[in-house]
Amino acid sequence: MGNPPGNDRQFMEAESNGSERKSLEQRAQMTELERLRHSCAHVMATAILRLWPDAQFAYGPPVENGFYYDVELDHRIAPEDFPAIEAEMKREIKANHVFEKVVVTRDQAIIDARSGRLGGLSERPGQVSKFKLDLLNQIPEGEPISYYRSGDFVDLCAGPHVMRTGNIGAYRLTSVASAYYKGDERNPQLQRIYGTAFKNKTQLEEYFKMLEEAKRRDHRKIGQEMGLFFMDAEYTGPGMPLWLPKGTVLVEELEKLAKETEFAAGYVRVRTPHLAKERMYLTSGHLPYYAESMFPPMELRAEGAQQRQLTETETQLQTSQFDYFRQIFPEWDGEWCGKFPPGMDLGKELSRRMQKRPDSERQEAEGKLQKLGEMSLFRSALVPERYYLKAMNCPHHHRIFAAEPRSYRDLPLRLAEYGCCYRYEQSGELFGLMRVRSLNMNDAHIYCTEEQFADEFRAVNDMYLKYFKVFGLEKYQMRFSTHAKAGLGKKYVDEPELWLKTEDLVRRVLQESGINYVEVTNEAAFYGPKIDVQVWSAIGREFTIATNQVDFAVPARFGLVYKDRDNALKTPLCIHRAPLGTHERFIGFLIEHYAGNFPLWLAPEQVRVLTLNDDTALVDYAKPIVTELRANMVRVEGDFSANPIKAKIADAETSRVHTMLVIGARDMEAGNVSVRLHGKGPQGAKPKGEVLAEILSAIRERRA
RNA sequence: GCCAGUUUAGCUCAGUGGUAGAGCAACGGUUUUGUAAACCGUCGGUCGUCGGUUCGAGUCCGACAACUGGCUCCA
Repeated sequence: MGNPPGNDRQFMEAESNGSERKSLEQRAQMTELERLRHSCAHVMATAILRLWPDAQFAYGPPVENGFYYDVELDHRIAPEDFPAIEAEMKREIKANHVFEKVVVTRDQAIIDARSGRLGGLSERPGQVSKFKLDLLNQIPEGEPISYYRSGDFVDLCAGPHVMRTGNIGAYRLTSVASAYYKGDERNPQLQRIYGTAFKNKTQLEEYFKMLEEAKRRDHRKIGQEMGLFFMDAEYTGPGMPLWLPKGTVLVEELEKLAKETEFAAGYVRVRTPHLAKERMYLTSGHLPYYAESMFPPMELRAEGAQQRQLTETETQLQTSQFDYFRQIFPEWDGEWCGKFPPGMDLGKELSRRMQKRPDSERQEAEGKLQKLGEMSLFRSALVPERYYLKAMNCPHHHRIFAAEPRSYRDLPLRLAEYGCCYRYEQSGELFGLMRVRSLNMNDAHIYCTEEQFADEFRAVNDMYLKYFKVFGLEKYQMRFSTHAKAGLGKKYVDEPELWLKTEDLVRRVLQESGINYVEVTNEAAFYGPKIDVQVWSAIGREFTIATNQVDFAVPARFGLVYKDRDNALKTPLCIHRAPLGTHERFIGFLIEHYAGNFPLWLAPEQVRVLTLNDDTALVDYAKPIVTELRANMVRVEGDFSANPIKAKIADAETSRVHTMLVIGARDMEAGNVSVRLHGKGPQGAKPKGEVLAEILSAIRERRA
């Protein structure tokens, strides 16, 4: 009876999921907390089955902050169902079932899956544990097949688990979302029930407290409160923030920081347009593979040019010229796509072909052309030209490298730019400032020789560490993504030796400089190994803030070369780096990190001078303080109104003004100002000059 | 793009198929005050958009848009 196992395969394999399946060794390394969470997923499945016996389960792994189980079920599980599920879970945990491992044969497992027993409380006649059956087929021959049983619930599972259900100290269901089986949209859509679990209640509560704090620090909320940016989806478009004056302060302070740092490190600044011709991205290799992530091209076509208000004469001239053009270019039939080789200079080709025509005809045509005034009009009316908004700066920088002959003496060449890029992120991906469609990158490309690479790469890392210090980031990690042999020629450029050599260089620098890093295979960029920089905010949430890439492929595609000592032309290596990532994401991160309470050098309003009342003498004493600070480029405002000082202070505090200078008659008479710091309360009265000097030096030194 | 939820004044949010509300902000006054909110008044709305059901729709139904939580994606 029964088909061979392979015939039960009915689901699509997600393409990138080759590495998803954990090996037995990896599973054995599951932490105590991960075991507990994975066990909790089984308990949750048990509870769901008690309520809805038809439920079919797929994957149920532990994840970063908890666990989930994917389930197929007609009933739509909503948060309102959570209490009922949690109540059933409580019963399972109280029963304190043992997680019992049962090793079975493949044949037995197939029989059980067909009877609906796997991922169920009992055999379910007429129901096949279809996802379990599919998972079974993925288990390589020779690898043991095991179940885990806890009470009535039996699941195909390699474990490991905690000893008993009673070991699950504290748990809570958190959310429900949809997910495709194996992440492939051709597969059935499942409900993904998320939960989290901890050893004890205290840890669970701490976790939810952290989430609460993150919610309180949500950059969208604080950005709104502080008037930093504005999302104008209806007019500007979704995912394209408008930076308000106070948010622009943050952007420009970050730019200033980067410009100073990069200048000191020997970078030079360049500026490039936001658009480039299609050819740019054909050469770079981004088209057509990444076209979906780019805004659709702008096409300058014949119709486009004709929409310009041509005079009647111009139109006539152009029409007769078109006829002439058709004679010269018989391959043209009004459509251009693919008729001529890309990049062909049609102007030159036209003159070349015209030279072969009789003199009289040529002279007449030339006369008309001259009357038309501009060859460019002629050409732009005929040649479809596609322009793309740039999604990255590197191609433009490559062209700058190519703009003049380079010698080894010019290297390393470090080109830096605040490039504004546009990426057509899927609508569902957009998220506040963290995921946007228009972004400003703290970008630079370092062109260097192989010998220089290690030093350059080390210097880039040092710059990261320096920034971490400025922002008080204590925890970071660099994720070093390398290639996998199997992907060569497909996912990765087919340069086996270059890959190994570059990865080795990178690895050595990371090790030598004592950088905290982890290595992950098969996640590199198309053209070279990549390093994602992860940082943790003040409340312990992880953010991927920047990416570093080594590129040994694209410079060659652009034909970039330098002349080496031996007079030979060589292709430089290129390091892409953006330590502050995009301003959008970095500022989003900083808002959470500082909870909007920025250090003095970053604060949108650094100082506010508050008078106790609007007495003329007092205002006359306060005004020059404002003027002097302003003259020193301090962002300062004055509040000299007759409102009660309590109200004025409350206003300044809610606006998160960093330093408040409170001035009453007492201060005036002593030549003092009373200092109050946001969130820290009054700091006492000090001589005016002393306070001003202190403010200026704190800003200059970017003190925390 | 897919699944689900949300959308009411500048902001935070009430609103039971039957006359659109509050607090804060803004604006106009009054108040002359020592470290987180003094008082009075005024203004503010196509209830996301479009369509449907109904005598009547902020409320019920549908489509679209945007946002949010996930999925996929993130060179």
